[in-house]
Amino acid sequence: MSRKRSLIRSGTTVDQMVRAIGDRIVTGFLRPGEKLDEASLAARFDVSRTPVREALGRLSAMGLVERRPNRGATVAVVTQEHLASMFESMAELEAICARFSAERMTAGERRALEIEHQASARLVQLGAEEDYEYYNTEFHTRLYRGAHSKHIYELTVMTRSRLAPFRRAQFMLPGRLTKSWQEHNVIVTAIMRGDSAAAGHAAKDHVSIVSEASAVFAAVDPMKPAGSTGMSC
Amino acid sequence: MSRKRSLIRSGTTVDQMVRAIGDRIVTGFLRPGEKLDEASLAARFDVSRTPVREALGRLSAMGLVERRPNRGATVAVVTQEHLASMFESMAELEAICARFSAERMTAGERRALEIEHQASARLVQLGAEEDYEYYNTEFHTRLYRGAHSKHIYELTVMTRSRLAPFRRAQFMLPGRLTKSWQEHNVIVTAIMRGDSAAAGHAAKDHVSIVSEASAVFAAVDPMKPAGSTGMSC
DNA sequence: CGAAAGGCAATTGCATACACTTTTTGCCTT
DNA sequence: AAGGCAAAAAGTGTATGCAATTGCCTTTCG
Repeated sequence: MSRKRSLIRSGTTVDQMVRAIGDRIVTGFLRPGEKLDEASLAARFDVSRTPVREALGRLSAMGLVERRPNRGATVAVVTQEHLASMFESMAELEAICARFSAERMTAGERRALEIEHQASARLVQLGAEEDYEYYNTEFHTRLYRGAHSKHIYELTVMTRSRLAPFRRAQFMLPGRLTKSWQEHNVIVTAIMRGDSAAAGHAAKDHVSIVSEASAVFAAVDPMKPAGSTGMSC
Repeated sequence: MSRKRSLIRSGTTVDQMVRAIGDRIVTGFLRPGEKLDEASLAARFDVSRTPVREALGRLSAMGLVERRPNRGATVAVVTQEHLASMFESMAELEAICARFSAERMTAGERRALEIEHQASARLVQLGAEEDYEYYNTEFHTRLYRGAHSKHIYELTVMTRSRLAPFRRAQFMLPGRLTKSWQEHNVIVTAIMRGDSAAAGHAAKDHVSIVSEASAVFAAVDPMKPAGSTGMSC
């Protein structure tokens, strides 16, 4: 077998497979319910079945694929109900993080949060959706970290990654950027004055709104085909 | 290689390995930080390295073992800090479940919860710790299910399983059985009258108390050797 | 003509062999 | 004697082959 791997460099082979397959699921290139044949995937990426199997195992633990013994793996099918459940959980988790952040963030963390938040106002004015989405992720990550609770952090990040495929659409709604910033502003203000209850409620509402936005989008188009994102492949 | 497996029947080979290794970690037979050599484990259970590797992967996802690329797997070391973080998360998660249960449980679920809870009073009187622990698990599971949110359920069960090794000790404290029942009683009462806020607070307090009890125990003896449970081996 | 049983192809699960990385050990130099 | 380098040993990562299970298709019997 060829010794040199093609273009998907970095990390162990399994890591590459996890990223490669995971990306294709998250971007919708592989559709929910689609069968994931080990041999085909192995051939597709020019590796043996072993790393593919391990990658499928990890993706299964991440909730992106479903696996049944002796019956192979399929891209996880997320029902509207389960999706709602995940967003609901996300809202609760973010609320917890916001509460804890309001109570526990160091002076430095508060300052960094505030500064980045204020800086992001420019992105809203410019309507720079791409950049704002990046900032948005950073903002939430700061919240998760600020809770100073490793396990809460893990649970939250895990849930967020599972929701990733369904959140991309949120900023396509008109005016969402501005509203998002305003909602963030409420959260930041509450955290800065150490009002954990207010921070919690604000964070919960924020996610709930995102949830509704995504639900609207999902209702129209349960899982868009793909290619639209111009993924490498 | 021998075709017949020794006495650890049921499920695929990987499942058996997960159970076998996981049990040894949870019971303390394998100590935190201990190296888990793939070849040795494979030899020990008379299987090849392949299922052992997959089992280690799953246990890693469960948080019971830690894995570093090219450096093998070790039994996860849980710091006092991380442990506190997990209990804290558990308290929050149980609070959410209790709140949702108060709002969403069907009449049937409420009845079943109440009946089982009342029945368990006998176990307290008898001081039947083993049986009470079983009931206790059932009680909490009912709470998790009653929330009618699949994802919350998953997060909660996952967290509980990670805490399993540290909870066994809680009922060794004198009078803990009675107090536990009384705390459950507060939760049940709140749920029965649909008072979600009260149910949430009661559940949170309940876990916090368990946390403290375990912390006391853990402080004295971070991780007891083993054998004491007489695990099959 | 339909249904059930048996066989065949396809795919997963496990075992083993090989390659690459890390760690240890022993020898040589300073 | 101590430190460093190199080679071997140990252990993980990947590839490949074989066994076992599943699902489908065919065949046969009611």
